[in-house]
Amino acid sequence: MAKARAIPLRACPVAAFQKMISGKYKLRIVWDLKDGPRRYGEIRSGLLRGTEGSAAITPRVLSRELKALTESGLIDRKDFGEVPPKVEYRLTRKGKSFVPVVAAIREWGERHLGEPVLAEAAE
Amino acid sequence: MAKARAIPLRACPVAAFQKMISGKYKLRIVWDLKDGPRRYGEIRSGLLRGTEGSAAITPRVLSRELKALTESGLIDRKDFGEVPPKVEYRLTRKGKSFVPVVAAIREWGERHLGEPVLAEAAE
DNA sequence: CAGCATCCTGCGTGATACTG
DNA sequence: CAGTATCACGCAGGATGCTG
Repeated sequence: MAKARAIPLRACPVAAFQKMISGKYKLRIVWDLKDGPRRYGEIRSGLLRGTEGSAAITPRVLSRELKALTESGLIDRKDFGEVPPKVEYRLTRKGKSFVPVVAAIREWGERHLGEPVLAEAAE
Repeated sequence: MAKARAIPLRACPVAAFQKMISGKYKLRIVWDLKDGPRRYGEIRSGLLRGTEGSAAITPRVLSRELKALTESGLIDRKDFGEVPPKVEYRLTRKGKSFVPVVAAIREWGERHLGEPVLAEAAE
């Protein structure tokens, strides 16, 4: 009964976090959605920013990421239900509350990643 | 050169972040080290918190994580150089600057993850 | 347009055994 | 004590083709 491989989330919030944002695109999707709802194709296009050398994300992968994010409760899927298909994804309340965290990550990343590592062996 | 699969970090700080903390233990190691230097075995023991059901992290994996963190510039390895072996790991300046980010992650995680019942009434 | 089905591959992770 | 060496495996993630 959920003890073999289940890690207590309360004891390990970072593990739960890592699991939630596992995958190459989830964080970027959330960040992309912070400006408002986006359609499937728009998200896909947005994921190409800064990755000109690489191929586009495959539908299989994107679909899975979106589904996982939905099941995590970070985003919400809105199917307009008719042809041609139109589906929008938007941040949920939970997802919006997560944006500042991503912002903190981005801010730190911009400040500390991509610049020379100045070794300091203090003391 | 270095453009084939290299994703511009500046264009994608979250990607760089994810790469940096990829792996199940890196975030927890950093968090563990925030209280001060720790020895290899101590880190290993500390990783067992909340994972009683699972086996301990294998030396191979821990070694790899520590090496990666070192090469990322987040932690520093201090080898006392004599027998019996004694090695301490500590956060670098960069690593320390990263702690608040992990704190933000933890805080968010504690608030939004692992609380199936009575969501935000317990604040 | 927004997916799903199938196949395939690399890598992260674990188990086990050995060493300085 | 603090690792390294070897083997094995599951799974994320890419390629390709098809559908409602």
